[in-house]
Amino acid sequence: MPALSPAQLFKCLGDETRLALSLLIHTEGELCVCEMTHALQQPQPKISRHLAQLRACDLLQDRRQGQWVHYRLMPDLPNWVLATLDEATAGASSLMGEARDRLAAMGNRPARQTEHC
Amino acid sequence: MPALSPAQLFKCLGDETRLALSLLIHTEGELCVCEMTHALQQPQPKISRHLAQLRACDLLQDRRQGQWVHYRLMPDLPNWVLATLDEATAGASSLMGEARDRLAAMGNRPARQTEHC
DNA sequence: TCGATATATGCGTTTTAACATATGTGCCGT
DNA sequence: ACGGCACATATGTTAAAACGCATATATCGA
Repeated sequence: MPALSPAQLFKCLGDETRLALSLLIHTEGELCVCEMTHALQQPQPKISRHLAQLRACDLLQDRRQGQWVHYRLMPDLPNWVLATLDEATAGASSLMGEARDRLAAMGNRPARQTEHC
Repeated sequence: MPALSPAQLFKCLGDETRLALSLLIHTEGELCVCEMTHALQQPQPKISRHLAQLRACDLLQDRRQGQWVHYRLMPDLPNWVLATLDEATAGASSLMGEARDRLAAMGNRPARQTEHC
């Protein structure tokens, strides 16, 4: 498993959709596909395809829970990757407002699995 | 002059050559094209073309001094951009060793303009 | 003014990436 | 078992990006 190279990471984040997905997941912790399609107002196949790319370069992890698939950041990402996401969040804060609002206003969001051992 | 958006920055840094150029300039302060072609061992038109892209998105600035053109980071870049370059430097340190070595070992490097008011 | 050096750009080609639409797969409720 | 929902992927098309090579421009020294 080749570790994520800087150029690879930047290529992933160099697309508007993938950047928005990555930042949303970074701040929300975990999101399912329907929440992301709703937040970004983009067709579902488009969202899925970009998520697949982010998964392929080991930035995201997915987890099936019932009918939903939840995405989160891959655990144990190197610090420079997390720090980069933090900086991107700062730089993009004004651009992500609408998406966050739509996410916050979304009804019928699937419940997260409650934490248990 | 539209300010550099996060996705734009990442697209710039998402290419191996442009990332290497940006990081070299970030740590060296200022470099001319011949130093960069030497450090990266790439054809000069390729280097120039990528530098032009970095200039076009307001990441780099150029300055002609005699026959040489020196590139440096655009002054007054937002903090999140500089911080991102720092993180990338950390993440790419092992990949940039050869380039830095070649740069350090390079003879006949053009003199920088000495600072004066 | 001429030749050499440093750098930029034009052009044609090839590769890569994004997209829309359609279809496949898995889980759920009935 | 069936129909619906959530999600993934296949396919064909179109657009963008990277490249090599040739050439243009600018500066310098003789």
